[in-house]
Amino acid sequence: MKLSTKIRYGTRALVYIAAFGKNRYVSISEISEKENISLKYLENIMTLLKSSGLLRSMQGAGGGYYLAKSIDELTLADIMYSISGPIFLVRCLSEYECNREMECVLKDVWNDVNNVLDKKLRSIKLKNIVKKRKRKIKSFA
Amino acid sequence: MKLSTKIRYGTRALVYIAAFGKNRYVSISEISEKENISLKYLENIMTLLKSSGLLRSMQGAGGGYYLAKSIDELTLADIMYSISGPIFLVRCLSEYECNREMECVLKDVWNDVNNVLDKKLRSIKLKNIVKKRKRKIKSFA
DNA sequence: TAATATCCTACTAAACTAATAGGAATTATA
DNA sequence: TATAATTCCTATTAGTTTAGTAGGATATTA
Ligand code: FES
Ligand code: FES
Repeated sequence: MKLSTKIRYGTRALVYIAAFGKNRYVSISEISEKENISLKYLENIMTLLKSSGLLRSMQGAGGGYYLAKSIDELTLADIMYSISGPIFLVRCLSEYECNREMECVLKDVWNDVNNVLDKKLRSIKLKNIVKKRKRKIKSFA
Repeated sequence: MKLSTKIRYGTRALVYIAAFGKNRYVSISEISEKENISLKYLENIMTLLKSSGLLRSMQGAGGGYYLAKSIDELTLADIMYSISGPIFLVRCLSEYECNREMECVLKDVWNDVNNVLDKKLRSIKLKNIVKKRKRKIKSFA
């Protein structure tokens, strides 16, 4: 149970855009440089975030990415699920073709854990993170 | 974020022992058969559970495994951590040698998620699962 | 037309997961 | 004291996933 680099890098990229991308496009190369993430790898990640509708983009010189939704709306759940697909701790929670359901108590248990995790992830908005970030930076100044 | 087969099989094995192993030893072959888990693979898993102190064992004919603690004490957290090590969603939460801490807001965020998950896992006791199991079986009778 | 971007397709090394395999050591019991 | 049943110990292996790399096509601005 470790978060993948895709999720960690992707989250950092989104936080970066949320913090510095007001009314402008943010390029991958800028994020790559400031956040120390491999440019080409970040490209892959941005594609995922774009194709699930969290980001939009503008091609060509001066182009880049921008948030498709408000920072008050975007949550950690959105980010994680966009990158790695929805979280189902066990297969039986996503595939409804399961022949052990009758005997199996654990399904309910895992479902319970799954829900708690999901609820927590949905409660953390990009806005909260950006705010925290500002406070932190202020406290160092 | 899928649970490994080790965790799923290991949990089932423990639930089995908790349900059917009152005052007796339960052999791997019995669990393997009843729970449809590869004998040799289950052996590996039982070793993990034993060496982290959740199970004890008796060698030789008639031997097998038994719980080292009460079912009221053993939690899902115990089981999962015994099998796969403690959960730290990101490295920075376990290795205190981290040079980005100052700039990094996300550490607190991941820590928060980590704690919620841990708390939930610690709240689910083996006893609860066994009880559920009994109720379920009764409802089919 | 040159520079700066995203977009698209593909490949690859390393790590991890899920098993499998064979046999040694221990214990109960016939 | 054999024999069967069991845990214990050490390895190996096929498959999958992760993390990253590579090269070029396409679009936009200046
Ligand atoms: S194995 Fe499918 S519900 Fe448990
Ligand atoms: S990278 Fe270490 S605290 Fe965030």
